[in-house]
Amino acid sequence: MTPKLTNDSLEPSGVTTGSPGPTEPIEVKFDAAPGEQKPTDRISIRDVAKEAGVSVATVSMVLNENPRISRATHIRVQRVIDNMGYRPNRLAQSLSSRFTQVLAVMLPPLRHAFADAYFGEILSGISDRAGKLGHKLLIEQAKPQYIKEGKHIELYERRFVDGVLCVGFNEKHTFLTDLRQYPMILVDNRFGDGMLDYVHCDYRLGAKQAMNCLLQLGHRNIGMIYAAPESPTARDVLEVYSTELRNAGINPKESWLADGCFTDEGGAAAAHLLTTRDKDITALLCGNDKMALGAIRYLVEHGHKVPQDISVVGFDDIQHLAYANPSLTTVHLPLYELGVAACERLVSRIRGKVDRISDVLPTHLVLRESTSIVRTR
Amino acid sequence: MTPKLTNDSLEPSGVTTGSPGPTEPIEVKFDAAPGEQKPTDRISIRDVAKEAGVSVATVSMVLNENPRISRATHIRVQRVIDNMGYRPNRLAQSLSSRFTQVLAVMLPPLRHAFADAYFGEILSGISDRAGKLGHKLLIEQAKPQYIKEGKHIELYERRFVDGVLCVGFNEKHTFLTDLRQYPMILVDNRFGDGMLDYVHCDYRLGAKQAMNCLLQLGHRNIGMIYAAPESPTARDVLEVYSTELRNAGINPKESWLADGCFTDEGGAAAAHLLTTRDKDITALLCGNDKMALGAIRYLVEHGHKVPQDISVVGFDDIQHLAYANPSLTTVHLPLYELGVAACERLVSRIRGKVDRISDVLPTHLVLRESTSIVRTR
DNA sequence: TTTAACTGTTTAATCAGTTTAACAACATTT
DNA sequence: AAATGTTGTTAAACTGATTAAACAGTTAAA
Repeated sequence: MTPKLTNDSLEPSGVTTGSPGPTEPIEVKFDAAPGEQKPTDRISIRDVAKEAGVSVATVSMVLNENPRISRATHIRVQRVIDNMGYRPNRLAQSLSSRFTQVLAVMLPPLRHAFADAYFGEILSGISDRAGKLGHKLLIEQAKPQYIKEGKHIELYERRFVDGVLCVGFNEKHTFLTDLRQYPMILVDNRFGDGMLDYVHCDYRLGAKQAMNCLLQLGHRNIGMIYAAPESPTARDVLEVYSTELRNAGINPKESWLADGCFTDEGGAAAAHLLTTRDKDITALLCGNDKMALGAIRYLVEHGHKVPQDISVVGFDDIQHLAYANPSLTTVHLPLYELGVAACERLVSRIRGKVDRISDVLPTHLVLRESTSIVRTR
Repeated sequence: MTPKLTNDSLEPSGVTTGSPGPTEPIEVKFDAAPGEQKPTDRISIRDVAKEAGVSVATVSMVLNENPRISRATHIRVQRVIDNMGYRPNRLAQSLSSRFTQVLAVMLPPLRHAFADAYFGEILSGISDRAGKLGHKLLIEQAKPQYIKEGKHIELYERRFVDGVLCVGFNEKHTFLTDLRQYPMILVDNRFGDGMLDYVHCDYRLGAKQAMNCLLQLGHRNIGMIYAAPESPTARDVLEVYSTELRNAGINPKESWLADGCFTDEGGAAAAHLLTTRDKDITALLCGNDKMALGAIRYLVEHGHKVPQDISVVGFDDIQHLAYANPSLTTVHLPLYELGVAACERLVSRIRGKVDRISDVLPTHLVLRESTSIVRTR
């Protein structure tokens, strides 16, 4: 395979116009090289058709395993395809089939969305399943400018993707409604009372599991470090927290609540606020593991023993935090499975399913070292 | 906008053939609805051309800001485009222009590649720059099966992407050579003596900075927790480590070296090995922050004070670890900038640049709490 | 023996753009 | 006045596939 000159590679250099007369076009002739291949090196469906002695339609149908093609023809054409190493151009395929076989994952414009364990786990599930379903994955970040320019709509309108998985958004993100008419699924949240397709973890169940655990250990003064009350699933946890306290005959106090912003530092600050505001708190329920870790860090550094003085329960079950000291009792969210399910559902929607999608995946509690029986004063 | 019946929606249901005579085709007439719109709802370049009273070629040239279009025509057509809300189908665009405006990021098949701070930082840089350059990003994982099926080659051959950024690979990953003939850039490593385009951090400089620091603090028995010696950049660190020791008149011992596999646990295990094998070690140079953290965790849990007894220096400067206790002295790798640079270079290669790409980005040392002057026995 | 039904394949239209070469309408040299 | 150049636009070919409709050839039923 000697590299052949193309017209492109001629133009920029080598040939200097001028000497005889500029009107005469410079003729460059390629004498038919041994083998007599066409100048185009990329093989198309037409080349295959010619080689196999059938029409392009037949080749296309072989490619798409159309049952109207006879077994004999299928085998014959397939052999030619393999021999020639032909790979269909998927731009052309998508252009006429109207399916791109590409999905987008839309992430919030957080600087470190890509390095986050929560997103990572979901993404991993999405990626694995998308691969199995023969779909590629585009990653997008919903930056303000991006939304303003309507790039999220272009994703569909310009035929970049067949569908979008939105991860890490809540009801504050109103641009989501722009995508209502397209295949889209909201991952790990709901929106506007089920107006958008969604798949999320059962935060109510998770909250119940966590509260049951703490109540059974004898805790009655249980604080909560929440975050993002604009998120329906986050509200689920808050609601169940209050309900479970009331069911246990406890009146939840306003001073038991603090916002931890889903961050490490936020969790620490919230722990500070809660423990100084109310000395009787013996347990903390945290909206995610990061805040729980921050809270533990603060508590330990300020003379509270965990779990002897204060028990802490998280939410997420981020892998790497199992090593923390003390290791964290937490509600395990099936994030990988959530990604898988979301991807699966989205593809079924793309393929024509019409019912609303609203799946809820069960959680379970993972008991580790950050919880213990309530302290006796 | 009342939804209109299309031919598609007629076929499957409703019409039952049979009664009068099956020969007679069943005629269904749509009487021209008020407004008389065409049945196709997606606007194409032809619609725009008709509306603007020009040819499709003109519209295309306006779209691509071809200077041969007069200012007046440009404005007039652009106005029609805006009014109609026309968005060019990028499958068709790519099909004829031969550019997809899509790049792929190839990641190793690690289960948690998506949740990793190292990859996340690089990805963030790549994503930001790709967006600015008008490119979309596909994420792929080089699983064994994936490579075996040649999917990495299909990425180009089937026109999914114009180029690929490979992150997290080394010379063990021979599939990289398959991509030599296409626009590809290896991120944060080299391959086969510069046979592939690359951009990486200056690990030699980083190692020098770390060693200078330790040597200046009086350390002479310096252990090293390395990883992946098949990686050229990892070897750079090892080499400089030895060289710097020798330059300081110290003979590096074999027993000062341990493989930490780039993981937390590996770092802990390596620290165990090194400290038990050689009690005189007063400092550890670690190939990345994760191993450094693991080492510190092990050391602290086993009665060694950090940094009083043993100083530890890492590599990476992962954001979240600044909070660690003690906080980590480490070589800052400009990973975000690396992603930016890699993306930039790759695009310039796609656009025709022919020289080999081999950029090296400078590092710097971040002095924190995990290092101190050598202990006096 | 017609007629109808079924199989397997092809023709031709279509998807929605880009790009080359041609061309008309003027302006500028010789 | 003829030849040449410039400018802006367009017709038509091209990108590389899918698919509906047509068609030829064979078989089964009336």
